[in-house]
Amino acid sequence: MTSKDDASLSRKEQILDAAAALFAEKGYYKTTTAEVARSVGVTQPYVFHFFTSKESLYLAVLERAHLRILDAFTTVNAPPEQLAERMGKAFVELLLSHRDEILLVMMSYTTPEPAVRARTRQEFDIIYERVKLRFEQAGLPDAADKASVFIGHGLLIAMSETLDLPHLCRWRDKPSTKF
Amino acid sequence: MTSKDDASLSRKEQILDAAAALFAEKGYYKTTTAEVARSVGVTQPYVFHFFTSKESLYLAVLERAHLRILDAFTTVNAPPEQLAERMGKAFVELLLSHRDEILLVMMSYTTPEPAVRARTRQEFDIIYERVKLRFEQAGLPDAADKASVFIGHGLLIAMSETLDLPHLCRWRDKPSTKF
DNA sequence: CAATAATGATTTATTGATAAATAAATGGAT
DNA sequence: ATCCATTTATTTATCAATAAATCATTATTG
Repeated sequence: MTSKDDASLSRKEQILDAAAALFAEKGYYKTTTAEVARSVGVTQPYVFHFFTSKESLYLAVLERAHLRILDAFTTVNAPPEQLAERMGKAFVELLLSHRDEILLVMMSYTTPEPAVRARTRQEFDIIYERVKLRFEQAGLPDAADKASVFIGHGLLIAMSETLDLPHLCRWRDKPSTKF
Repeated sequence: MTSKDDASLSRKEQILDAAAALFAEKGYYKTTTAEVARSVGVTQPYVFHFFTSKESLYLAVLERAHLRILDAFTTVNAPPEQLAERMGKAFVELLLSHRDEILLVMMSYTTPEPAVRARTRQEFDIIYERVKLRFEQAGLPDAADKASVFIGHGLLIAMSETLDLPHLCRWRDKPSTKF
């Protein structure tokens, strides 16, 4: 059930999965289309049968991850005083279930490829607005500020995971009071 | 006074400055040593007269920026209830005076080059510990948590600057209540 | 039912570009 | 004539991307 090269997945999905893992680990420039192909067990040119370019492959991975995050935040339902905490928990759960994709999203803002920047910009804007809206609708004061802090915390988690500096933030021990 | 290709600077310093600007704008992989050279007005191989590799050039830039940040946080002096705010202000001032370097540091955690990761890891650890220590010495409760939030906010600022999404955090308007 | 055509999946082979790094040469100032 | 700054010329490697060939499977016809 650990979703490893499942034969039930379409080639395209397998490629997306492998790409997510590699891009998250090594970043856009250091992962080659050949590696993605090898990781799936196909040849490099075959990747281009499904995606017109390396960039479009990356964007496809990003899109999937973005939708997952947005969905998680939208789905959460909780009373106002627990909302932020529950949304934080949803984020952490996503981090545990789809680590690669989440870290990829949180790191994408540093990828200077214009198309990637543009998409990341747009997606973070959407996520921020969604978080803010939820806080507003719950009647929380300073919703915009709370949304900012929320995302800042997400970035911190991503950094501490990426650099393996767990003591920078301890969401692992007490998953309650955070966020 | 805007420190542009000052002839009074040594070639090595000029190269460091140009590299900082380019690395911050285009990231490690997309900036070439040839561009750095051209930006200074020398030839590409000459860069290797000062730095043994592209990587060591990047690390040198990173080191300089790291020291600047650390120094800024160490220098700030304020009563406990204003400490975080003043340190935040110091960070923002640094962002205004040395934008390239600061953004570079805040983005470096996503550069998968092993040596860069290791250094970034080490430097963020040092910065975090310094911030935490200052909060502790000021007698502030939950110093570790406050240090985390502080750095999270720094990351958010870097992202909102990089993606040009100013409304994600408004440190530009009211520089007081933040941090 | 066998032979064959057509279709889709996938591979082999190749190209063209870019960039880091090295080595050797030049030129001017002591 | 030597030393430092700097350049020209070249090497080597890596990748994304394309084109053409092959293999397998299903559908079609005689």
